Amino acid sequence: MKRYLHSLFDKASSRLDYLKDLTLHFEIPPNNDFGDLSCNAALLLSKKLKRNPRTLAAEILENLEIDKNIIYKTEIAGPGFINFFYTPAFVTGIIAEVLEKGDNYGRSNKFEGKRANVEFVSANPTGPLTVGHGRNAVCGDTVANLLEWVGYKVDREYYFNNAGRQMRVLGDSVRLRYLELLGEEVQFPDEYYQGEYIKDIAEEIKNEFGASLKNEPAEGKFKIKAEQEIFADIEKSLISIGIKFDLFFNENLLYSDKKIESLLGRFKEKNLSYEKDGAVWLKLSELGNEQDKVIVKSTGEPTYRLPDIAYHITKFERNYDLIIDLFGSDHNATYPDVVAGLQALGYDTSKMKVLIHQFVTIVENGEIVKMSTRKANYITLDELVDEAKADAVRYFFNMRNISSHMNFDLALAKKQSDENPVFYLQYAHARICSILKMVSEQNLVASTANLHLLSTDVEIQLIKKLHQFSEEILNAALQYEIHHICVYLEELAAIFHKFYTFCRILGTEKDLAEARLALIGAVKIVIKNGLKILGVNAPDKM
RNA sequence: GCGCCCAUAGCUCAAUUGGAUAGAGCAACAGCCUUCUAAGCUGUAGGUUAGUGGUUCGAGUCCACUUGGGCGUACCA
Repeated sequence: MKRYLHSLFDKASSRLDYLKDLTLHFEIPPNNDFGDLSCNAALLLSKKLKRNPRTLAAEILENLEIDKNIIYKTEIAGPGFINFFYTPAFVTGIIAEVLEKGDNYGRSNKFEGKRANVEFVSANPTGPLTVGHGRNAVCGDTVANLLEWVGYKVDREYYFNNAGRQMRVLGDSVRLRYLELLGEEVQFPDEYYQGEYIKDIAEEIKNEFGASLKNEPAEGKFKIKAEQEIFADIEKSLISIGIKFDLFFNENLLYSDKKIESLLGRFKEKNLSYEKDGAVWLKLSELGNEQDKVIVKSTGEPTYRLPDIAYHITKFERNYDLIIDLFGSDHNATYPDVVAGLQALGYDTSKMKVLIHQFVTIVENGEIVKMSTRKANYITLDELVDEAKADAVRYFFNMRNISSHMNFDLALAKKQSDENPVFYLQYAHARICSILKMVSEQNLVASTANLHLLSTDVEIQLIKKLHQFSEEILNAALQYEIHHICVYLEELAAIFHKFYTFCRILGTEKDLAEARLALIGAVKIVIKNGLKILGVNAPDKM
C-alpha cells in the first residue's frame, strides 16, 4: 500500500515541484479514527516553504489521483496530516493475497541478487558457549534470516583463532589436570581455565592414552584434543538452538596464505605504519581515530588488529554487497581501528555494518553474577536451553532491542516458560490448527467468495494487521532490528486471541464460517512465517 | 579522565526512527469455561519518560549540561 501511495505522490510531483526531493514517510496512525495510513509531508514542507500546513495538505490532496477502489476517503487532520482510509474491498483482498503467497508471504525481492556475509558468535574454542554468546548467536542467525527474507543470499560465518596465548594456556590447563589424574602433585595457576570441562577432557585423554602422555607438551595432544572437544560442543550447542554456519574461517589461514605479510607491506608502502620501541604502529591518529595503535608487537607477533583487518579484506575480496559483524559490547572499542585501516586501504567500508549487542546480566538472589570463561563463573547456553527449551531461548533473545541491556534472574529463567510470550504466539497458531482440524470433519471449506461478511471491528483489525507484515520485515531488515518482528507478532496474536473469543466458526452460518476460515488460514501463514524468521517452531498442538 | 551503550508503570521491556491520547507481559485487584484449546478473553489500578535547560507546529526520541549504571580505554582477543 505504501508503494501505491508513493507512486501517487510521484505522479503529483510533476505538478507540485516541492514534492520532488521530499522523502515521504507514511505511518499507521495511533487511532483508527485517523484512518489506515497517514502522511506528514505537508508538515515537513510548511517549514521549508513558510506556508500553512493545512492549505499545503489540501493542495497536495487535489493533485493525487486516488483510485476510489483502494482508498475511499481522505482527510486533513490535526496540524496538517493527510489521512487515508482503505476501502473494504481492498482490505478483504489482503486475505486472498496472503493465502496465495503462503510460505512466501512477507518475502520481498528488494535485495535480489545481492550477497551478504553475517559474521557472528566467533568464539575461540576455549570453553563452552555462555548465555552471552547465546544472545549473539540467536541475534546473528535471526538477522541472517531477515536478510534472506528481503532477497539477500546470506553466508553465516564463524571466525575463530586456535593459536596464540589463550590456546597455549588452554592446552596447559588440560595437561595439568591430566597429571593430577595420574596422581601427581601439581600447582594449578589461578589464571588457567578452571572449568569442569577441562577435567572431563583430561579424563578422556587419560582413558585413551593412559599414562603415556606424561611428557607430552601442552601444545601437543592436549591442546589439539581440547580444541576438538570444545569445538564439537560449541557446534552441538548451536545446533540445539537451530543454528548452522555455512563457513568457518580459521585465523591461521591468514598467516599460511601470507595475507598478514602482504597487508603489512601495503601499510608500509602507503606510509601508514612506522616502527617504534621495536613494535610496528599503525597511524590511526592520521586516519581520524584517537591514537596510533600497535599492529606488530616487539615480540614479532601481530596484535588482533592486523589479522582482523586482513580477515575483513577477504570478505571484500569475496565480493559481498553487505558485510555484517555482530559483537558484544566488550568489543566496542576494537572495530573503529579495523574500519579505519580498511578505509585507508581504499575499501568501501559503507558496505560494512557493525552491530553491537549489550550484555546479558545474570542476576542470582539479587546479585549480579560476573561471567568469565577462565574463572568458570558463567551460565552456559546449554544450561539455559535445558531449563527453558530452545524456542523460549530464541524468542527471549530476539524480543529485545540489541542495544538494550538485558537482565534476567536465573530463578525467573527456570520458570520462564510461563512468562515468555513465545507461548502466546505458538498458542495462537495451535488454536488455528485445532479449528482447521475440526472443520475438516464438517462440511466447511475456507472460501474467499464472501469475505465482505467479515465486518466486525476485530476481523477488520486482524486483516489490516496481516497487511503490515511485509513492511515490518523490510523495515526490520533495513535497520537490522529483529525485535520489531516480535512486537508485530505479539500484536497480531493479541488480535487473533480476541477474534477467537468473540468470533466463532463452528455453529456459525456457512458463508460467514467459510470466510472466517479463510481469514484464520491467512493468520496461520503469517504467524508461521514470522516465527520462521525468528527460528521458532509453530506447533500444531500445545 | 576519555570513548561507546543505557536510564520509560512495582519488575522485564515496547513505542512505526521527530508525530496525534506513551503501550505490552509479569505482579495486584474484579469478572468470564455445558459450544472451535482458559498457555485465552474483559475490566480496574499503576507514569512529572532520571533531572535541568534548549531546538520547533510537535520531543520518550534531537542538542547541551547534571545524576546514576554497563562495557571498554593493552605490545590480551
